Amino acid sequence: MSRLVLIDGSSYLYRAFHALPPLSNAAGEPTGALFGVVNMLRATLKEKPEYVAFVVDAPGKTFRDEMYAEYKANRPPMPDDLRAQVQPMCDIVQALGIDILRVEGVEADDVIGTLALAAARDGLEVTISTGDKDFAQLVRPGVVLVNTMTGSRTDSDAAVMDKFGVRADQIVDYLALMGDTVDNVPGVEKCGPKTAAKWLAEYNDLDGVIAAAPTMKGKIGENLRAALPRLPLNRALVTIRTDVALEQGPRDLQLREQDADSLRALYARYGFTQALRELGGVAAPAAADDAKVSLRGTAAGYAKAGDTAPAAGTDPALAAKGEYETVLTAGQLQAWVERLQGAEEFAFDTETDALDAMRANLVGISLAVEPGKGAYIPVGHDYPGAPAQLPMQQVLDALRPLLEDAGRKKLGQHGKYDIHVLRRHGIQVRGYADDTMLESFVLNSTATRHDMDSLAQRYLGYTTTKFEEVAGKGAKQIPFSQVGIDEASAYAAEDADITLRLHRVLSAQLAAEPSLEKVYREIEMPLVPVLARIEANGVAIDAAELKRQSSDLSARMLAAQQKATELAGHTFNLDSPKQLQAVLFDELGLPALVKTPKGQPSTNEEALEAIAEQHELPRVILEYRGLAKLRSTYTDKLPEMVNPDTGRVHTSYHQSGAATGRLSSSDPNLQNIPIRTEDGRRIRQAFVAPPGRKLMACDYSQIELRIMAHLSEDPGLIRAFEQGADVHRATAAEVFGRALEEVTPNERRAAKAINFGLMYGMSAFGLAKNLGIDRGQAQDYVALYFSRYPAVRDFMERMRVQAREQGYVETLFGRRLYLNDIHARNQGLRAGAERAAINAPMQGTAADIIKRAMVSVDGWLADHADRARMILQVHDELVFEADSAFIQTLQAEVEARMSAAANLRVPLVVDTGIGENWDEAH
DNA sequence: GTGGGCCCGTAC
DNA sequence: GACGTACGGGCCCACG
Repeated sequence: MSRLVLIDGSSYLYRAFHALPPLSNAAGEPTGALFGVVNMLRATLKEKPEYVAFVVDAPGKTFRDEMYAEYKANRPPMPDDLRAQVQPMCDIVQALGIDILRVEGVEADDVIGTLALAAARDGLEVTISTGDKDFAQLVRPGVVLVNTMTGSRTDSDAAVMDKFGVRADQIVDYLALMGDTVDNVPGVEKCGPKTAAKWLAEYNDLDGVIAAAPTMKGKIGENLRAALPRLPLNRALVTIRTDVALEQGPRDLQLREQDADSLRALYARYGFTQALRELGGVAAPAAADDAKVSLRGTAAGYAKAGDTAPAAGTDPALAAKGEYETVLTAGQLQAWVERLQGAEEFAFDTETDALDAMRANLVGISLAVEPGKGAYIPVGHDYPGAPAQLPMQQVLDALRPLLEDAGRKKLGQHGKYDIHVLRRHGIQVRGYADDTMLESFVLNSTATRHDMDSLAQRYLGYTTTKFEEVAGKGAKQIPFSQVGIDEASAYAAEDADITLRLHRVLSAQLAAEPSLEKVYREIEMPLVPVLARIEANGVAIDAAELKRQSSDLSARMLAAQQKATELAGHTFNLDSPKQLQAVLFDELGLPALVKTPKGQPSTNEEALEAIAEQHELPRVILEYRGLAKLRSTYTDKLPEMVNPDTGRVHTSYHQSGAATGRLSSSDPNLQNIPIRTEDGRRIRQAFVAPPGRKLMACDYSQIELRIMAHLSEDPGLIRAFEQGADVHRATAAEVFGRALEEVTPNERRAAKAINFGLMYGMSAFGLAKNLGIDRGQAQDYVALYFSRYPAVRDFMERMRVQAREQGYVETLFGRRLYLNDIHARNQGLRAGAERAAINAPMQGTAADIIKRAMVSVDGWLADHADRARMILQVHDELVFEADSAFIQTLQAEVEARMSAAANLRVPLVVDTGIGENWDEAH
């Protein structure tokens, strides 16, 4: 379907002017607002709409001024620095091939409204691009709202409801009630978004609210009655007209070819280097992006924008169905080997009979060297009537020289899995050069999914064949080895083909962002084989000991359960928060002091602690909970996870697991093994070194706090680290004005809570809760802290501002975290995004550093593989298993490499422990 | 039966 | 509403 984008030029210009710093070009001409608008336009055009209009206000009075003399009366004249940017803006819009509309007697809003509805009637998809919430009144099927500067999108009644708490058809009444100070339209005094939404929910529309006014209670009722006479006028003023007589219809607004020469001159004049670079030296600039990814090599073939691309901004050829070959004969295999030999880089993928890479058996291999073509080589399909396949060994032997050659570049999607499978079938993959999952992750870690199906949809507009479609799901699922070869081939060859196509698109996007490409190339890709080795190494556990612990825990749980039954007067399920809530708060009448996010009375630890003085039961529940958690999550589970082939536990590390760049771990998660309580530490004791070996745990001391010192450059905090071992004590001494040795335990505890809390963007409220002090005192602590470490406060504010202006924050190494909610209307979401903006540079930089250290250490370990192995990573800690006689050498080398993984303004200290088990090694 | 939301709790 | 990033277990309800 063709698309029309209506751009609210005036609104963007004003918003960019106020949101961005007062930039200027070399000649001193102001460019800040222009820069924002140009970025917005470039983003809009990347979506390749067929029709576009840039609508601005015409000078002079409009019909609204006739209706209401005071309309916009208190609006200051346009600042000179902004006025100076209007003409350049129009020049750039023209050069981009976009029509500019300016209609006298009405506002830009009315022109947009009229065109939007006309276009929707005409069967076009309409996108209104604006920063103005008033347009929400136009949202309906076929008409969506986007704010390209913030990335927000309002595309349905549900989305309007979500943002404003009213339906799209109630927006006019909603605005009429609230009024608009900027336009000098007074609404009902003290009636903001909340009240307006509440009334409309109750009385449906403005007429309903007006009818209910006489009986409305309180001050707000008086205010409403006072405002009654002007509400109909308000409604008229905020209603966007959709019946303006226009010279052009929607279909007259076709996007024209852009004038590259003019654009280049304009971009150069105003210093827009990124935009200029995108134009490049290519004759047809609009296709510059495409040229890099084009299958047809059409560098000069400027495809008209709005071509029938199935997804926004993609090359149609990249979304077409491919042609796939099933390799069943030696001749076919040989032909493919030759094809791979001639390729600069090829994509490969394995099919197996299980998800667990450490157990799965190879069923087939797929390959691709050019987009749209692919092969599947089945080697393990086994079902009645299955065709004869090439012997697995013959296939592996034929491919081995290619897969093991470090000089021959390979590409995959989540290739770590395939590396495991192939290793377990006798092939050591080398030269694994690119991974589309990691490309996607580095480009935008906030996108939660980086699986191939999602990427294909997102970047190619291509709908892949799903695993479930060929193998079924749930109880009806069959192993891939029993899937018919023809079906399997269509599915599997597509995987390799799509991986290749995705790489064309993603690598081009990375190339446009050098700092991200560096993160991808220098941190993430080198880490892949390292993680594969750590996972393959696995860790030895004492399963018998864990089973003993399970029995012990069970006995204690039973005792707690009996006690609980006695105290409650009847049996109930202690594992059920719902039943527990009924017992505590309904039957026993204890106060429900804490609520869950959904408003239910909470039974979490904090809530139970709060009522533990009043009744015995809460303590018993807490005891039970602690035991149950340890048993179900750890002592019962871990023995089940021992791999029968290796006798060890092999976790999976997810490289695209956490948006900040941290790894995550699952199946089992070995990054949350207990450490704080005695019972918990017993579990760590079951992570053991085999006879003759020892475990060594090396962790970065206070790495995130050190990074905060580095990034903020705060002299006081830097000094605290230089002073020595205990930074919390040093902080307490500084904040409370004591000598180091005079710091009391309470002062140290407070300093520690502040240090940690700050890194998470915690408020005085949170600190008060944490320390059990009142809010005023917590506020005093924070103020005192910031007075001693002012650069820390500046750093945090800088991160908030950067997040708001750029939409993302960065780590020391250039990794980016986009904050999608940084401009959310919902205050809670927005505040959360601000906290994440503060935390991400520290957490993410720590992640970058330990990843670099892992690659470095792994490089050294390659020559000592029989004496020492890396076996675990827990965010700031690396765990090794080594021959007892080798431990000292290992310790010196690992500590040196970990410390050298970054060069900060404070020392990067590593603490090491050694023992027979993981607990002892701490 | 299964999938998913919710609540809770473990780690850094 | 109020502290960032994860994973996972049990409950419980909707759904097929």
